[in-house]
Amino acid sequence: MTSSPGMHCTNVTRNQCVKSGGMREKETIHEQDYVETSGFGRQRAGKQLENQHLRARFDHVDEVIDTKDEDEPPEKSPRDAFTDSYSEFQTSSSREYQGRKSVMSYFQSQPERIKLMAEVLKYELSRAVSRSVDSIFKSMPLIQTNIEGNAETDIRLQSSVGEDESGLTCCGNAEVQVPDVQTEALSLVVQKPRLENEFVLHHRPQPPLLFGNHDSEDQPSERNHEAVRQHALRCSQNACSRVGPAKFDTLRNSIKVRSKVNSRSVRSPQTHTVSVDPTLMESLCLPHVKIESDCLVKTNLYMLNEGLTTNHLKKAKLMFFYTRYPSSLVLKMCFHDVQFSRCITSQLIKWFSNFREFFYIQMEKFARHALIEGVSDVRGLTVERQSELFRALNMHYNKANDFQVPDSFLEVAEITLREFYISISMGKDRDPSWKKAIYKVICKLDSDVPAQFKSHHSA
DNA sequence: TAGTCACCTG
DNA sequence: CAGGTGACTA
Repeated sequence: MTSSPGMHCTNVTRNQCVKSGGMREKETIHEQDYVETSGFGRQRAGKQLENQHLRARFDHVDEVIDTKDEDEPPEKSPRDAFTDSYSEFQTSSSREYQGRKSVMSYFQSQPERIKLMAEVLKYELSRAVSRSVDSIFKSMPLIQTNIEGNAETDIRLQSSVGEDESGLTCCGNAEVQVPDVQTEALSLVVQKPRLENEFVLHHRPQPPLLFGNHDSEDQPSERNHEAVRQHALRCSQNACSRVGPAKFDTLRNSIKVRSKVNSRSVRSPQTHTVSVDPTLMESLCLPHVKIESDCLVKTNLYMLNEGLTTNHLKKAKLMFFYTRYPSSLVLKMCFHDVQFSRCITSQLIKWFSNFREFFYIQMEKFARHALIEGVSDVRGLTVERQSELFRALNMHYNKANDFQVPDSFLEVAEITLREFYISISMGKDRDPSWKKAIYKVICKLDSDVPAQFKSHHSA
């Protein structure tokens, strides 16, 4: 679905309360519709004047660049993928075993099958972990990987399954060097460090990406991914086999998917966790196994945001100075650090809808105020940086006042104010759909969002 | 039917 | 700012 400014120009719609029949109708801001719905005689009489008025004032306005947005299937977020993986694991496990009690009695009566069940459980767990790790990596263009002995590495595999009495480690043949920790808990923690890049205004020097150039963002190391994946797989297999099938069934039921994304929280890293209560693990594990951590695999990764943060909101507000009707493509370009989904897209669109709402409310308010004050000439209506209207807008979209509002926005605000003034003075506001003509004008006044907003550093 | 819009409400 | 709603388009 496209939502280019061009489309908005022809498809801007609004609800309209029509008294006839008590029904609520909606009309489209459309050239044809506009004529058809200008049912009031006074409106027709004033149309010619208005058209001249508009032509005179908008001749300088560039045509809106119609940026087509290719349809993209909503991508599954790492969290969703992870949850799905777990759900599948849970479902398949449930299919195999109708509850822990029956499993236990089954094992007791069929000891020779315990081995088989253990293998099945091992397989299920391995698959779940494998898919989880895969899904996470697939959705992470930004990743800090250097797991081949670099002390500065940001991926740390904190293993997890340590040595048992036989001295064997779960990752004895792994390519990955892991610390020797005594952990038996089953937990996959993928921690996301801050990537909600602070939106820094006006070319403030940007810290370089911690891990090389931009090229690396688009070319994550598949080899490292695979190494980590294999490591997680081996560890999970080992953990399963050591816990034992019956105990693991209980363990499976105890697994909680903690995936909390706080769109408000900028500071706290978001964590995807499948964890097991250590006490439960302790009760399930062999007596000689000491549990020190609930982490089986802990990986620090740079990944896409799954939620919009306050910085994103701030950035969106500043974008509003340039575009009132951003297309989906523009949104994706400017919020490239966000894992786009239908929900995220809707939220961004909703933000701009709210911005417009405030914008138009202010315009109408000040236009009416001007009429009340006796302003007789539309040319007397201007929007300057010192004007009260601008201060109200600036306070809303640029509260910190740390952004230099472009002159183009002042022009748009002035045009909008005059549009409201003219419409109200002509009595058009008696038409329930009177604003749609204004929306149609304003949606054409969008300008390109500066590259600064699309920069990888300023997201 | 999904996506988008303006409007209303909390 | 978000949720709900009705209306419209592709």
